[in-house]
Amino acid sequence: MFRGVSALFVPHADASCAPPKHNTLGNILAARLKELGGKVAKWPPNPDDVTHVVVLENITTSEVARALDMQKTAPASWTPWKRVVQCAWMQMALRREWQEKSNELPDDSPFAVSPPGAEPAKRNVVRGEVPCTPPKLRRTNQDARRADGGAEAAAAATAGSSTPLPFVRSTGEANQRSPRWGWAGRNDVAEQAASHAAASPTSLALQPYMTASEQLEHEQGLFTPYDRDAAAAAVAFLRSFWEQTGVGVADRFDEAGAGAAEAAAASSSAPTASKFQADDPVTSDSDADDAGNEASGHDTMRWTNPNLFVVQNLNRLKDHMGGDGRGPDAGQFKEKALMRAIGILSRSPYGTEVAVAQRQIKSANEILDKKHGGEHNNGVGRKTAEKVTEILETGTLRRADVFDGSNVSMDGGSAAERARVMDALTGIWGVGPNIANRYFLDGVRDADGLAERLPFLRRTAQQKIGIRHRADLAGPGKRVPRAIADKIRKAAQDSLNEAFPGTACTYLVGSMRRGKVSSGDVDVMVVVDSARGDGTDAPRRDRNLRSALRRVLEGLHDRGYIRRLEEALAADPDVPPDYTLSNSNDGGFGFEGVGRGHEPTAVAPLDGDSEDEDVEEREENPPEYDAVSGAAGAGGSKKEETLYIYRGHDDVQREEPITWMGVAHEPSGGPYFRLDLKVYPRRCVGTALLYFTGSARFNRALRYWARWSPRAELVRAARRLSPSGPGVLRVGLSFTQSATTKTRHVGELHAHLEQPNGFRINDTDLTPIFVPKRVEKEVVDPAAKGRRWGGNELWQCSRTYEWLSEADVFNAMGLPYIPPFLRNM
DNA sequence: TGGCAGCGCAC
DNA sequence: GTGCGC
DNA sequence: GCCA
Repeated sequence: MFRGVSALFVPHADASCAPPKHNTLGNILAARLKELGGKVAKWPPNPDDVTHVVVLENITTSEVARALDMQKTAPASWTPWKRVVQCAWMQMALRREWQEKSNELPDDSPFAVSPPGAEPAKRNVVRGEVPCTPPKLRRTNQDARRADGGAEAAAAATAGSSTPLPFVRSTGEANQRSPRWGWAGRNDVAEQAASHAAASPTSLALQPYMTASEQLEHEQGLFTPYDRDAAAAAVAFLRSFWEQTGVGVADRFDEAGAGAAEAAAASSSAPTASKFQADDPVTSDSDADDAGNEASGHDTMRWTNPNLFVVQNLNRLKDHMGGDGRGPDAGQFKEKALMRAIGILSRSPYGTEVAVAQRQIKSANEILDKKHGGEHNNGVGRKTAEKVTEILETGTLRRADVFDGSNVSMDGGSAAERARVMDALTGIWGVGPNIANRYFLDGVRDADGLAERLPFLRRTAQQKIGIRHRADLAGPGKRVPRAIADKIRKAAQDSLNEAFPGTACTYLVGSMRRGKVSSGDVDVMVVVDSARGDGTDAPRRDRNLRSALRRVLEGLHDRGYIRRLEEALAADPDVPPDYTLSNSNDGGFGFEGVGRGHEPTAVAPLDGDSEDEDVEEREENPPEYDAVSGAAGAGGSKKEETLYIYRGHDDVQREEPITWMGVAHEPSGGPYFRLDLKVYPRRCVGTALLYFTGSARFNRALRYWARWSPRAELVRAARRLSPSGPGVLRVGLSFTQSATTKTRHVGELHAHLEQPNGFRINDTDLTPIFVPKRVEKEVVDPAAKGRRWGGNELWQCSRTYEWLSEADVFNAMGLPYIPPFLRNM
């Protein structure tokens, strides 16, 4: 099939350098193409030798042109390039499934990229008005508990919206893989099917496991097909949830918008001097927010570019909001709200570029919310408008001046000094805004000062490591190039291959997985199939998650990437004695970092002090399938507790993810950088990848949407996972004991469950949440000693599903698969 | 007035 | 319960 | 800070 195919790969991140360097995906595709008999064209390319120009999905036509132009191949010579296609086409052609069923190349017309100037109409509307229902029906706690609250409202909401989102259809490739449920460590597909059929109103297809290497290929993006336009639309949609506006969705995911964002980023973010390398401005994490974020103070700009002037002044304030914490996290939400307002002012019709802006900001009134007499549905309120007025009238923003000025005095010093000190101190790993503020009031002025005083101040393991490596870790310019991250992942995989042959695989996640060429830290995720690989179904105690992490750490140490704790301390002989106290928090691994994660836990009965024995027994004899149990927080609290509704085998032992956060460097001895390792059991590969790949904003938007949006698609998706209806709920209390959350049975509720109307997402599960319709009877176990549920709970189905791929997770929510590089929000 | 994600865990 | 980090 |  690939005879005669000669593909030229045009990557995104480095399209501007010549010859362009492929990223991981490009390399995988190229290698696989060669394997199957195709050719990979070399740079500089000769048009006659190229049959297909393969570009990454998020490349723009102008970037392709630029890349080709770098090779003195003018856009006019696009004609010889017969096919310029998105790499999804190549991915599809290279898929094992495609190879098996066809010996012809797939049709490339849906994947065609057109040359500049010949832009065809897009098939799906991505830009401007992505039809969506703003979360105006977001439930309050009270609403959630109203019996008629959820699904009906959802149906009404959807009926009101004229055009449905391009959500996945009920047929199609991505849809056919479905989550399966079972209990951790079990591989009995028949049993899973039986339990599934018993619990689910609609039967979902079951598939055999993939091998670890198949899994790797699948999840690293090579074999995950997706609909480009649907994915882009879904991203824009979720983005509107991050901003909570529901209007003015991002336009930078279509090609024109991407070009504009690139121009803005290139003009505003000068590369910082770095020990490693500057990030590519095009793929910088925060291109949208950085619009107009350079230091202001150019008075002329007030007149030449008023919109930018306003935005810059607001940005000046925003930069100080995050740390402005009077209560817990107080500043965080102000920062977010201001960011939203800034976003509105940075986009059409205002914009921060003279050439782009269709309207100049003349008064605060015009940008206000409608309810204040302005033009926006929401997002810009009274306070922001007042600030805009002040900027327009006085040419500055006093509240920002307070932070930036040098002659405003505050407790402990001048405001400017405080800002400087806060930046220096919060740059230390383990020191947040509140702690930094405390240090500032104590007279600490920089990281060195903190190091001196450390013995007398609070010191966590993280802070000790952060201070030890303050020169390498602190500051915004410190980036880790992708090559080093790749090496670390490879080293981790190599270390595992010896002890976990075929049952553990590693992923480079975090921003790297989203396609960045460099990152502030390295995130490596390990997935262990501790139950399998040796021909038996039994969980292997010697192959559990902790031993996997230990293995990885030792492998990284043997190869010179990380230090043992004593090595780190020995290398630092001059620090005060108390400073050298060993970490009490290394997770028992003994390396320079903090370890987190405990031994597996289980739902325990009230009587029975030895949980371990119970666990063993339950593993041997799983409870009756449809036994239902739950756990509720102590009653009476005003805060919402979670009532876990268990159906199935959830009260058996479950493997918990293990985390290690530490520092590493190149074996040859470069600067140190932060390294995060997280080991997950196989059953949550999908949710874990989704979580660990981020971006943080993407995650938050997704979770917010999944939990609150009463959209019919979501409700339907939730119902697929968990049926409503009457049931007897075994209820327990969850409580914390030695940093471990345990659950204990305390009684029964006879209740009718309303339909699930949303999801709660974390890194191990995506679980439907419910509104309880009515509770008919409560039976309190006398052994509960008065502890019971409160009536202020969110009801959550706690079945353990198996999320074996990200596609499954998206699919279960009724979303199209969104590839990692589109998750940069 | 409560929510803006949802965790683990040190203190 | 607060603070921090992911 | 903004929204319901």
